[in-house]
Amino acid sequence: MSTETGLRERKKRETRRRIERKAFELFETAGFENTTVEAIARAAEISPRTFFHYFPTKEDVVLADYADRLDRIVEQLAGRPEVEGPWEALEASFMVVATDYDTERDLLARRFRIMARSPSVQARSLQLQSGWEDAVAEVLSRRSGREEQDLESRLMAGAAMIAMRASQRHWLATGQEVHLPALVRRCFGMLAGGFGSVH
Amino acid sequence: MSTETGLRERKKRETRRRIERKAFELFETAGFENTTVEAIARAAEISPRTFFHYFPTKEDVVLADYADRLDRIVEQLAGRPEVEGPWEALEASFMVVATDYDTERDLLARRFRIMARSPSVQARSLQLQSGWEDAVAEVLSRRSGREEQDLESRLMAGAAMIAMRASQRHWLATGQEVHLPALVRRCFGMLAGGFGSVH
DNA sequence: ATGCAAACTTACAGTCACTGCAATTATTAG
DNA sequence: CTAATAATTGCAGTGACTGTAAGTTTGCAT
Repeated sequence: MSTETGLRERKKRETRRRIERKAFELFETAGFENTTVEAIARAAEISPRTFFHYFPTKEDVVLADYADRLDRIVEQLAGRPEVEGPWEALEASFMVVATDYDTERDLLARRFRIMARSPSVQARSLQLQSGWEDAVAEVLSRRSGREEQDLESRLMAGAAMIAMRASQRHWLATGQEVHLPALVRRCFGMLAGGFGSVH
Repeated sequence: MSTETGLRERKKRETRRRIERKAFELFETAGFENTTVEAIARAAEISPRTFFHYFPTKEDVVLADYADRLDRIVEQLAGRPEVEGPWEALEASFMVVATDYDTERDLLARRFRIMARSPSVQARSLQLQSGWEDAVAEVLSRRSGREEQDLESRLMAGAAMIAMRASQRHWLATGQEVHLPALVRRCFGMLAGGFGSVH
């Protein structure tokens, strides 16, 4: 099913890739803000109007598959065994997805670099994360048998997101020399232990 | 000095207030997205161009003094005694500012309601929070004698922000019946204790 | 008071992201 | 081959935001 071999599907996938590839190139050379959708369209040999059939906003070209990754974490979480504590389950879900952080390190770094330099992409990324946070809070609440989201589930979901974000920034700031999943694990560890004892 | 009694200053303050007041009314009746800057300008009896001399974006009308509040937290933090642990200092800084959450409860609720219904205001709010998070991480890093931001400072800053956000959302979702500062305190408490023991 | 400088407001023209619509072209299924 | 379906495109429009230059108001020194 992921190998829908129709001509139509294939063309669409190719066009989408072409847009992404060209857009990234332009973003990296000219900067995100200085690259117009028209320029991307020209480079990808489509009309400007068509661009918006593929991506809802210019920002989403950078973040599309980042969003997919977030969705996968939620899926993982929903499938964790009930006996696990919520934080445990959260960490495990994360780590499953974080594993392929390593195989796509370069793409990841490119994305982050573009994001780091353009406020609007950052904003969109935060928005995605926030939606994700909400979804996680929902799953965690259900897990603990509640109808409505409780404070602790919200907090935990947010904390997990922060673990991810702090890791990302640190990873970027230190020149990507460290293993990203290891950073994530350390963050989860600190949050598990709590800040009360830190002096 | 806050009572600059020149005519010029007074007029500016009045205009700014008038924009805010009218804009809020329009946002609440018609919705943020359905309110154009032109309409706000008309209601506030200024030209559309002038609007942008007062607020950089439409979103900032809703969030301007929220940003101020965030700045004050950072100021507080910078002034905390060195003997305090970082998390302690962070909580204390928060609580100082959170105190007047209570006196401005209505304004706060209005702001949150507008925000909750309009993605772009949410996005802008997240952006502000993210900038704030970075500033806090910076102060915390200095505090622990580092030149560059370390992972733990970043994480702690993020966690504090999440404490704030989770509290806000919970407060809104439960109909503002609970004391907001109390929620914040509970969140800080949970993060101090850590999630490791939760089952 | 008066006149000059600085600050504030405004009109105008322009850029750019994004949308709805309707016409055109390409792909598919029968 | 043909009819239905999906993708692409052009076009006209909206709305946020910016630079610029000209007009208006306020502050201040004389």
